[in-house]
Amino acid sequence: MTHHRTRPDRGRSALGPALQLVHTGRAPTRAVLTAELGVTRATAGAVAAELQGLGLITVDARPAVAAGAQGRPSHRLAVDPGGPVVLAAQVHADGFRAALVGLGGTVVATAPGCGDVDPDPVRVLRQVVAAGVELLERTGRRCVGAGLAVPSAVAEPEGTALNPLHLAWPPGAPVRALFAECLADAGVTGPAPGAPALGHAANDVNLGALAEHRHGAGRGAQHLLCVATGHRGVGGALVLRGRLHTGSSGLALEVGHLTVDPQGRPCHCGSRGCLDVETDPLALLDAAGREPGPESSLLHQARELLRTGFPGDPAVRDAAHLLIDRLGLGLAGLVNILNPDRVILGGLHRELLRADPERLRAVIAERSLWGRSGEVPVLACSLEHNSLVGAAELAWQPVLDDPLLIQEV
Amino acid sequence: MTHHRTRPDRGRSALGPALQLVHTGRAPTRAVLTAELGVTRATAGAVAAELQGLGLITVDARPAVAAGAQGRPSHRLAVDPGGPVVLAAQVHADGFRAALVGLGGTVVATAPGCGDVDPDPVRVLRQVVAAGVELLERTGRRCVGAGLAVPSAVAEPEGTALNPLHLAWPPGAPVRALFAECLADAGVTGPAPGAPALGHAANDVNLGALAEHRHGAGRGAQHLLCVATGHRGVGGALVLRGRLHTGSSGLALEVGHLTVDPQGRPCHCGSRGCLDVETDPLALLDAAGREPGPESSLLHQARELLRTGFPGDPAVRDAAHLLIDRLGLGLAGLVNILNPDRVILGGLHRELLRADPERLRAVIAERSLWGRSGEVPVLACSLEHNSLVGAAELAWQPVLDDPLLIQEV
DNA sequence: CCGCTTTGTTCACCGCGCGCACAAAGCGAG
DNA sequence: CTCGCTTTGTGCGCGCGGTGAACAAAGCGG
Repeated sequence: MTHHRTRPDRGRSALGPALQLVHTGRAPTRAVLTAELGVTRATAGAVAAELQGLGLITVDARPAVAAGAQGRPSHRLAVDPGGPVVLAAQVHADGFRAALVGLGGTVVATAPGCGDVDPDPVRVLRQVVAAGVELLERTGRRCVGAGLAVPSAVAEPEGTALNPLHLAWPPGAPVRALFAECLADAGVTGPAPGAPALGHAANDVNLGALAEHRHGAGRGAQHLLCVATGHRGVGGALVLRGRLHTGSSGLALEVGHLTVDPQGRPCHCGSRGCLDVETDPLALLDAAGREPGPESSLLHQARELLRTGFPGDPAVRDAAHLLIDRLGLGLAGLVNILNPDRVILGGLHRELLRADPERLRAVIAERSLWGRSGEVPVLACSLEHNSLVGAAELAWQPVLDDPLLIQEV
Repeated sequence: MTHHRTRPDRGRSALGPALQLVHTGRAPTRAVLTAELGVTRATAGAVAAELQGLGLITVDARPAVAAGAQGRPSHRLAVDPGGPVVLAAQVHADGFRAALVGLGGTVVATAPGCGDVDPDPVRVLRQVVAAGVELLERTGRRCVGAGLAVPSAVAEPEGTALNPLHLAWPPGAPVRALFAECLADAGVTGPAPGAPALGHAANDVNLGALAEHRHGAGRGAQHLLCVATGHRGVGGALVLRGRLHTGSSGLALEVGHLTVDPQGRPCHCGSRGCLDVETDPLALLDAAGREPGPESSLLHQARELLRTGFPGDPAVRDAAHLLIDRLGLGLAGLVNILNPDRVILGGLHRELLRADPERLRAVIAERSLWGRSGEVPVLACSLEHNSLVGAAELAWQPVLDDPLLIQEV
């Protein structure tokens, strides 16, 4: 063996950043691409041409609008709507979802979800991949990767799901490896033509945060904190400068066990009054004196309760206020530690924010240390299926880092 | 105006990374520099030659030891002990300290500390800078920057000290601007010859963490969490992939108000049982039934109490165990949120770790969620004046990012 | 219609880093 | 001691990505 190079020096170095700018909608024209990349117009032009040649973006010489603009109208850059896609999938307590997602976070095709609960991850993943393959065949799109969102912490770098309890899967299931295996069996290809796709897999809240950061309410944030509930428990995620912060072993932002009520109910973690058990859908139903239904409908039930009973029904109102106060306490703690410049809430937390935004913001402002931190914007998540789009982001990432991957041998 | 370039394309791009490798001791020879940079030997040689020409590193053709090594012995790369220095300073409750620090974190010269407490930051900073200038004149070294460590959160990007209470300074004092002003008045130069130095300033715990990461117990850590006490209160810091994480406005890692004892004593933050008031030196003295002395000696007093009374004195032992349990709870919470791969403790926390490491590690392992997180190494900080060295790191950073700065017009 | 402004493109040039050659410096076997 | 063997250091030609400055193009307004 002669010489091992870590940087294979593949092509233009500005190619990846340029594609990311178009992908996130921050480079609508070659002119702003030039400015954002900090290169000359010549280089930006060459880069755009190369991306166009790869079939990733389109250049439209006829701009629709040019109202009052000075000088020569610029050509419009956009993600190629007919370009390659990735297979994005999400498994959750209610079943799974599969879709094809193009650049720009656009969902190209969706498979009808399946509602079965199956304790065997391999069977589920086979179904997921089969649904994706069916979409690929029907649409005839080229696939350049696959990503999976899982309602569990995923350990890095192994890619094992540590607590997929809502899925009835065994703890420690090697979801990434299993997903990759199913993809290989089904012949799903990755960025490089012909080569099998890697099985990207990560936690669903993390992926939702990533999607919100790139295409949703988190756009432009430097340090984005997301907190969301499913049916049970609370998840968190942090996006730092555009990259997901998963910690050294993928277990960061396990925010469920922050203490938000010293006198609260006991938690399986050994403490009491944890965010997990004090602000999830079950906690709302409990506080409002409602009988909880089956686990896989808790979020629905709590949501409906809020929609119909807030602020009219005093029991619902008091229960919501209680949860908002506790959530605010937990968020204030996180703000003190992470100092994000934006906070996005999902699941029931989003509904709590919608119900009484002033109260939540007031609690956070009061309990976070410095006035300025208290002014951190708290927003509702804005993407329909942000975990799914986030799974697609994961799959797109290698191409976003090096677009030439999709044409290599 | 013609064209604005963001990247001035100054020289070799690998120059900065190479200097950082030598600076942190990760590139003792040209051979490993080649491997670490991922370039060819030719390029690494050219880079080393350029850094040598800048007077930043030395190349020693005669290696001292070559025991049992195969092949041609490699030349040794090292930081130039006679190279430029930065002015590093630290202000604290007991006064201030000033020093000259070269590359590699080596303290070249130290000024005798001054123990005065002065409510006027400008007077203090003038003294600090005067002490530094005296050192520069005495040693005749070239100064390429200045950094200051402050026992207060420093807001970004303003550079104001939000709560310099231990210094009796007014909250919100613009330390960075004041420091820069004093430096300019004294004629202290920055990286570019002739140009005045920027006044780099940051929180002391943050800077201590940075120093530990580059030259101390944190070397090689990907995600390093540091927690330390002064005389009162608790500070935290996080180093992510070699860069300090200060959050979006410099207020990250305000860990003092994590709840570690729901029934604990009230804190000025409005809650009770905060890490701040439950694990600082005053808390130990209180728990052991000792009368606290003056504020500026609390750390000393608590340290001595532990050294002499642990584990012999039952009151001291119980008090220490209590603090260890609470500290462990707080650290477990932080580990759950940040998932670091190493934790370093300073101040009284370091002494608590020394006193009973097993107990502390057991608490963290028990309360952090996943077994693997519980195995995160918890170490004592290892540098004598880590805040001072960290202040120097801050000042060196521009040069580490672009070594050619020190020769530009 | 001609300036003005901004955008896109062409082209010569330049410097960084590669790849390869060869030299240098130790070690060990014969 | 000499001859391989291994690893490290260096000189040289070259490719290529990006610059910079030209020119062309495309609207707008007087």
